[in-house]
Amino acid sequence: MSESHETPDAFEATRTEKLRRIESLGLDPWGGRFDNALPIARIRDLPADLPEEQRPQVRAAGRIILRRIAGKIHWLEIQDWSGQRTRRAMKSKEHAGTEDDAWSSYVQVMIGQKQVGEQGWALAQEFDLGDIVGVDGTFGKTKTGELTIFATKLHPLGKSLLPHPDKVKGMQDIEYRLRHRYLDLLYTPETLERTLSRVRIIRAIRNYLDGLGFVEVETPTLHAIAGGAAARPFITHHNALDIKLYLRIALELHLKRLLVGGIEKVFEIGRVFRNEGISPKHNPEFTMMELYQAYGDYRVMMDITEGLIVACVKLLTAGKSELKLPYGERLIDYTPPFRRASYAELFREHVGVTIDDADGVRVAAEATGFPTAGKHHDVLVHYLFEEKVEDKLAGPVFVHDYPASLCPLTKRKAGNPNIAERFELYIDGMELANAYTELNDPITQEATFRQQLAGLPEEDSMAKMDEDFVRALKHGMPPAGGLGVGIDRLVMLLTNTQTIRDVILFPLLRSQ
RNA sequence: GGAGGCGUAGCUCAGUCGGUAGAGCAACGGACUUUUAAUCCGUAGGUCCUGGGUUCGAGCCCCAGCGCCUUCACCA
Repeated sequence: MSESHETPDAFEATRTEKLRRIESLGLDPWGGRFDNALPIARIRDLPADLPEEQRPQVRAAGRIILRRIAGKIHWLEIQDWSGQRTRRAMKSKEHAGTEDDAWSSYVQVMIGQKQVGEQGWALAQEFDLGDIVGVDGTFGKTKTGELTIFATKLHPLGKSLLPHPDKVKGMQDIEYRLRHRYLDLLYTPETLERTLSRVRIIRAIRNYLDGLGFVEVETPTLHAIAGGAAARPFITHHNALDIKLYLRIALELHLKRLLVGGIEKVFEIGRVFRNEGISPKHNPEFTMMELYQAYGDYRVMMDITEGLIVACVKLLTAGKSELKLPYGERLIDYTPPFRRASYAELFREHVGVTIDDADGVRVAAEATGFPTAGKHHDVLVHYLFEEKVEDKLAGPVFVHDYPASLCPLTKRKAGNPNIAERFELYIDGMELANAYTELNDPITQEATFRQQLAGLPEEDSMAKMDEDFVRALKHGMPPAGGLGVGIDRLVMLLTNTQTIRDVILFPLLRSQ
């Protein structure tokens, strides 16, 4: 790839020469602080039909995305990030009547030889697609009606020494887009839109939780024991202490320590790392939101989850009366209340046998070809649920009351020690949220840590003894509800994105 | 990790039966003071992912490797 060549190729050499020519005009091609530029979207809102003498004076800064040269006039289109994607009508003879995706934050610039002076005109000769320029001028319309800044002065603000993607076709190659995300943001409108939506969604979550009195904290990402979830961790090493460390796989155990410490409503939005496979739904590092509320339980968490998601959906459906957003082929209805159904209920609905029917469950599992020998009943149940139920949960649906053996960090349901007070929220077959009535009994906790589930290898179970955490519980943790939400998947769902790599700006790729 | 697909100019893509490597855009030179994905004339640009093999001859066929995509497994 040309970026990695030590000797600049012909393209770069030509543009470096232009750079020198700009310098020889007494200008800095890289510019500097540039005050008082109006966002282009705002400029486009200014009155444009005034007589020439009354046109407003404006200053803009942006990237050159289109350049047309007609002798002693140059036409530029410059773009900044201030707008939203719109369809614009094409005006050329060849494409008249068709439309094109564009940012409403582009604006045409007219550079006339007589209007910009000798130095400005000389500078304009050195412009290229991809350059960043500042423009002073008056704002109005050309005689063909195009919103235009009629330039009186030009300011070089940054040269592009490498060629940009095709001005029409943009970027199609997925790998190229991921490895050059900065170009993807410029030339694929959806990429910037999704990025900004993600920011707004996360801000909406913060605002919502702040309104409920939760406080946000930051806990360590380097753990001596990677607990709180069932996943393989990344392993690293601290040189000075000469100790093995793990990148965290969950936020849970530290946040619960904070419950012990009297922080009664606490949450964290943070990166967690799982050394597992990569897929359209899995990136090795991803963002989790976990929250804990003292004196709450999983029913409280259900209400918070629903409120939180509805708050996000309202943000994205602003102005519309219905809380519906498309995802793929489906239109998902987020109107509360979401359906609530127990694990056993859904199991019977989709598997066809009741959950306590040991023989029935075994037969059903064997019918799918699953090796059942030596497997605990609950392992078979869990397998069947994942195999036959999860994908069918169009949702939004809260699946609650899980078999207790699957949830070692969860409090048992009062009066039924085999049921854990836990729910997961499913939307379009995706697990979006996971919540518990947390276990605050250190004796049970310690025993559960030690207990191994029949048929599960050690690294796949959550039974990782964390003595420091148990010691914390022994000082007294209030009963609490806890909730975890996969932020990336939530953003996927709400922005109608099919792959996690498009809601993460820089997903992991093999280095080249 | 398994299976399948893809990899050609800076970008987007053609490339027939195995027979001299193509287009549009971008770039370079020229014309043009109202263009709209400007237009017109001209020029240059290639490790056809890499390495082997078959063949008189390979972008194309075979083998191996690398990267990406899809899917399965693991996981959220």
